[in-house]
Amino acid sequence: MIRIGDFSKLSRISVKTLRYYDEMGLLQPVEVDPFTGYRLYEYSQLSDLNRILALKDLGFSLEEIGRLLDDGLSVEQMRGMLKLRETEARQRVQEEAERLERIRTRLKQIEQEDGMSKYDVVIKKVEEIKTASVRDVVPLPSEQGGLWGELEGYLAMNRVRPIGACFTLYHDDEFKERDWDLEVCEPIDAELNESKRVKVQTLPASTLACTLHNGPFVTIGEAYNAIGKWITDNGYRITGPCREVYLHPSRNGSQTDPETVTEIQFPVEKV
Amino acid sequence: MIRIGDFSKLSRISVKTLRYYDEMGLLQPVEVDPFTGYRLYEYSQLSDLNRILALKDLGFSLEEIGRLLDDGLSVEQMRGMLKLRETEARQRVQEEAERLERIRTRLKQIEQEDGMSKYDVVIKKVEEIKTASVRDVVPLPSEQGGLWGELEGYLAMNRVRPIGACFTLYHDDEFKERDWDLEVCEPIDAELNESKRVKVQTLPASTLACTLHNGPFVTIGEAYNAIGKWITDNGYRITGPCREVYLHPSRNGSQTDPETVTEIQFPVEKV
DNA sequence: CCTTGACTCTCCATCTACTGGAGGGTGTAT
DNA sequence: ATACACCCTCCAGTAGATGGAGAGTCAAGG
Repeated sequence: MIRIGDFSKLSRISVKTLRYYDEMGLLQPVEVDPFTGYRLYEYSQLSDLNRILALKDLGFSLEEIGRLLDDGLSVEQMRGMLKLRETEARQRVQEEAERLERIRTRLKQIEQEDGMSKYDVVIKKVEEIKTASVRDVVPLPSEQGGLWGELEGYLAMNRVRPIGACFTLYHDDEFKERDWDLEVCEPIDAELNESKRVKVQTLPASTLACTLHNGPFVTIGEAYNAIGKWITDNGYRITGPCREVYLHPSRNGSQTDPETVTEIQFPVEKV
Repeated sequence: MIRIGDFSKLSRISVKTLRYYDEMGLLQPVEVDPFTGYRLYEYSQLSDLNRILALKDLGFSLEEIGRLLDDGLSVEQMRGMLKLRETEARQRVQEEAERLERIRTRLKQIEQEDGMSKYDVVIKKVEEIKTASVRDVVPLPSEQGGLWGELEGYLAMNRVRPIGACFTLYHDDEFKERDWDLEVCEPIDAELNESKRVKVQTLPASTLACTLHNGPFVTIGEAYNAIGKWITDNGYRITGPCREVYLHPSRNGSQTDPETVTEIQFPVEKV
């Protein structure tokens, strides 16, 4: 029987932590002096502690460890929990590796361009979105006003209100001088019948590389350049049509309204 | 100017979090209604928030982000901080990868042997230890009693007390039938002169794979088997002599005392 | 004009796995 | 007797939010 200080020295676990484990019911001393409250451990409890540390090392929380120890850890149960831990750990490895890559890219960017970009790109995961949309080919993106008119009209007629910021999908893979295949979308909640021009569809949940453009439309090209560079530099690949989300639409579709805020989103996946 | 709920929808950041960032001084609304307390944001603040998210993504804490934004983030400063983040991220990637490997090994072990080993192996990092020791070749490990006698005698004579559990270093690389090169050690704190037989040295800080053997010495072989298998299975390599630490020594050196607790430590490194 | 329901506010508690400190009692060697 | 190392409990704090209680605000519909 040894006191907590000695137990701490032998196990290299701090006295504070041992007391905490006692409180949690993870590792209780075999005896507590009723007068002084001193905790008294057996040497053999060092093994119990070691088991706790090993489980912690595998990624279990203290609570899980407690349950494992109490339930006498059946092999099948253990296997199931380890499987879970495995997926979790794999995910974290990947996340951290991606973060590392982003840091390195950023560093390279600073060294090369000696400064910081105006545009910050972040990865966001979004859920699926149900939309009403009108798709057509127009000569230039600035001439999509007609499509919006059609869409808004149809929604108003059916008394359906959008539930979020509207956006345009750009379906062309490459840059085009003229004739853009685009689709204007409004996110909706309600049931809505389709018409010849207005389709109702649900965009799948996806991972998006996003950046914000804060200023008139005429300069939005810079944002596209920045996000395009970011995507290739960080080892992502574009997997679908770009979304241009009008977080703060310009007044009457003006191309030069400096107050507009637009988010550019590219569905991506890690190569 | 929009209210927090709309700002939250546009940015996909929860209202709670926005209020928290306000409180932290990271992103304060341009205006707060003096009567209602309502927070009012500008659309352009969506960009500020995006910058915050991007920095968070690189691994900065909210406090650091706050300082970065306040100080106007000089490029040089930014570079330094990113370098730091880079090493940190690299370390975390490695840690998580190692944890993943440990989980996989454990799973494999369960599948193959259909059960769990009695021995849990954990990696510990320890600091350097100053020791007094006697090294010699003895026929069998069980005959190291004489060396302990010499060492204890010398320490007693010099009025030096050990400051932790004593241990034996096994210097042979391979298993031997007879003639073991071993060194009995006591960790000490005080200054001590060496003698012909007693050396004073400092073992370097190192990473150790450890397991505990709880029972008589005669069965300690199982523990060696378990830890040996663990080390190769988890992709480590032994980098120095094994330490056998007597956390609870047997009474009068008995080989069959069932109360003894011994820790086996192998200095290792990741291959 | 009143009600309803959606928003918003502040303040407090909770999570993890500890760590630090205050204030006070114990045990042992000199 | 005294010094000093130990030990105890209780409280607070960490990062980055999240959840809830209780109360005030706002716009639309009847």
